[in-house]
Amino acid sequence: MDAHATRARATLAAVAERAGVSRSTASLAFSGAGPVAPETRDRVLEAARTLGYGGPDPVARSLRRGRTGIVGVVIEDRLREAFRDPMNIPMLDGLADELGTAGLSILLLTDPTTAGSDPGVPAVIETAPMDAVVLVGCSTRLDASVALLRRRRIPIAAIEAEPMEGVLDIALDNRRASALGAARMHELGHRDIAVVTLPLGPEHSAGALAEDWEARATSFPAAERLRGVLDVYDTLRGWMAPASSIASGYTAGLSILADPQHRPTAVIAQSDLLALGVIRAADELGLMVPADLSVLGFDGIRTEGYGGVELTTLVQPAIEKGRAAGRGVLRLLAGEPAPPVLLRCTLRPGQTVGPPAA
Amino acid sequence: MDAHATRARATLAAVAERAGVSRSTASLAFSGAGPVAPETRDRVLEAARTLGYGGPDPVARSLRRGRTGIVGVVIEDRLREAFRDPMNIPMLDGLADELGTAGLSILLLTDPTTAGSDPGVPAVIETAPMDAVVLVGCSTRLDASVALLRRRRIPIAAIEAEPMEGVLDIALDNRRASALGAARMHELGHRDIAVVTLPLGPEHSAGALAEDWEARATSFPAAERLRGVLDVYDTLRGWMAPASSIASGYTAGLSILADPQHRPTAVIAQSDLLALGVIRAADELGLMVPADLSVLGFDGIRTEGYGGVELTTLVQPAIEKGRAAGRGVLRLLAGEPAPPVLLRCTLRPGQTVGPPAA
DNA sequence: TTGCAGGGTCGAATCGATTCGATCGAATCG
DNA sequence: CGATTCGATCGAATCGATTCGACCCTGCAA
Repeated sequence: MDAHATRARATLAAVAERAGVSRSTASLAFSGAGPVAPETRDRVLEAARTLGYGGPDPVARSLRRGRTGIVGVVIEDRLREAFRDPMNIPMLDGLADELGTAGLSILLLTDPTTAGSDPGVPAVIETAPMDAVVLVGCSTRLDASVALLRRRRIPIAAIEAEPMEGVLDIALDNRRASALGAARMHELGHRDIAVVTLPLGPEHSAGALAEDWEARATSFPAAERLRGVLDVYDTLRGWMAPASSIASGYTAGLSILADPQHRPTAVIAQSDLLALGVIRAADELGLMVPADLSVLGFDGIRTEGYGGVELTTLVQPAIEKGRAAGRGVLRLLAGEPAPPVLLRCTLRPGQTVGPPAA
Repeated sequence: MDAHATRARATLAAVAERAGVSRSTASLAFSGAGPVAPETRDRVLEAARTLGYGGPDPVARSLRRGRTGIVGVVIEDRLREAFRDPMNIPMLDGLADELGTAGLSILLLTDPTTAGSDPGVPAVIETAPMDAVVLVGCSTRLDASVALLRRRRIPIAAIEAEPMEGVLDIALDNRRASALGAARMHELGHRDIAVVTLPLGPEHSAGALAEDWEARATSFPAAERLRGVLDVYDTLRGWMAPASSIASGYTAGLSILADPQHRPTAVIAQSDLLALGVIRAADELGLMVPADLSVLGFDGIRTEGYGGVELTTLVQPAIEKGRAAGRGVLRLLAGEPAPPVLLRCTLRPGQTVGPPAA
């Protein structure tokens, strides 16, 4: 039924000629913008069918209109890593939801500075056709790309990134929330705590936190969360996990809790997955949570799938992060001013935090 | 430092004029395709900097070159649903990996037929600029869009879809694998089994499998897996889950195992998440797995994060699905023939399947 | 009968690059 | 020294649409 498959792809001009109308009229027949006699429209559509014409070429249309209908989403690291973080999914979903209603789709881009990239070859983030860009969990390494995007007049929104000139900031109160959680711990009487952090730098290695962590940190949320705890506790033991996962938390937990003589009474983890890992380690070492050890998480994932522990944790509005970014981008595209957004986390009491053993 | 931010966005023509060279030379200076005197190049680059030119416009370049560097990935349902399925992540990762090395990025598209879409307004899948398309877990509802893409001469690959003319098929041996698993159950002596299926149709409702399921099924993998079991067991109890999740499996498990007088000795689940849910239900009803009930999964997820049960399951090569699709698309784009791919699942013995109680 | 509104159509300019073929001077070769 | 090649540059065509302003006709009001 696929009609005469001609050699070359048909163009609107060919369709117009075949229908005996001008290109402009043929265009109007397809786009519906402007008056066209029903009979003429039918003739054009008929010609299109005969020629196997698949509708106006999206690229040509984009060039003329100045809009591609594409919003780039730049995600740090590899896709696999990114999707392992349970917070990214609802965020993306909120974003897609908000953009989708405006007819925009999402182009997945990975941070070019992570891959082994030629400095000579321009990164895809700099050459992809996009109307706007959303940076998520991106570090300052992207500065060069951001500058380029700005020169190309492409609106940029950044989720949980260090505020940048000319970039719409969708922030989370990571520091305040962490301080809140830490204060709660302190209030309960904990004096010796440990923090398990997300990867702070680009190297993603595991180990005790170095003295100069702040100077080398590139992950803004991780640094902010750590600062929040330090706002309450001057001294603490820090352990950096190589990723946000149960396995990494487990390893971290084993290290931190190994020495019975020198055990913290509480662990503040920078993600729920890490917290679950720490709990598993505690479990294995025969420690009861929260009687022997309190564990505080961060994120507010639904833990039902993970063994059913009810984590005490700082819940972040993940979907709303995406939604806010989507709405912001839409406003910027419409030429309207878009105010920065600050989202707040809340402490959700669970069954993993209590007073320290006497 | 951003130089004279001129009113209008600068074009290559403006840069060329400013540098005192022709547009063609300016173009060569940027693309590097062709000989340009170093001094000339510098002059062009300098002019670009002065004018705040951000490099060649991707859309214009795409129009001329006939390539966008974008591959659309059509995912059924909403993103949230899609990413909940643990098999989609590694698949996407494999795909991104393979496409990334060729400089292509992924445009996320959702099945337009699911959303409440105007039939008048063309779906984004039909108007997005793309070089190729990968359909994943898509049903025959997409037929119209597929026809359009074909008319636009856009190569299409489909993962686990019903084979279609002109669409590169990346298949999984769902039926054979399921039959294999079922045969193993039969071999062990199970005579009364139940199957928990993935959503078979678009409605995503839960409940006992209807007689006419085959006629109404739109999900090809789910149907194939069910057929595989039916190749071994003529009669069985079927229960359709509304989604691939632990919660759905749990609900299904409770329904299937509720009546002690009429309990199957084994449950074949169409995904590991469903299997884990069934196991949880069995647990709650005081049934030992595999002593009182055998449970077979499908997918081969790493279950460590989910409570540590070692599932007996049919392992599918998820990353390879994505890779194969990626490679296939690349070949099609290069104009080479791309052979269809058939990937095989393997039965991985765990601790959830055994002989029925005597 | 004239004037005017407006539906329908068309021609031409435009979006912003890439690329083919031609040109021209300088260097190389026999 | 003439022929050839090669490097550097340019002009013009091209990619495939959208859209603005102009034009023509018809119908209706004054």
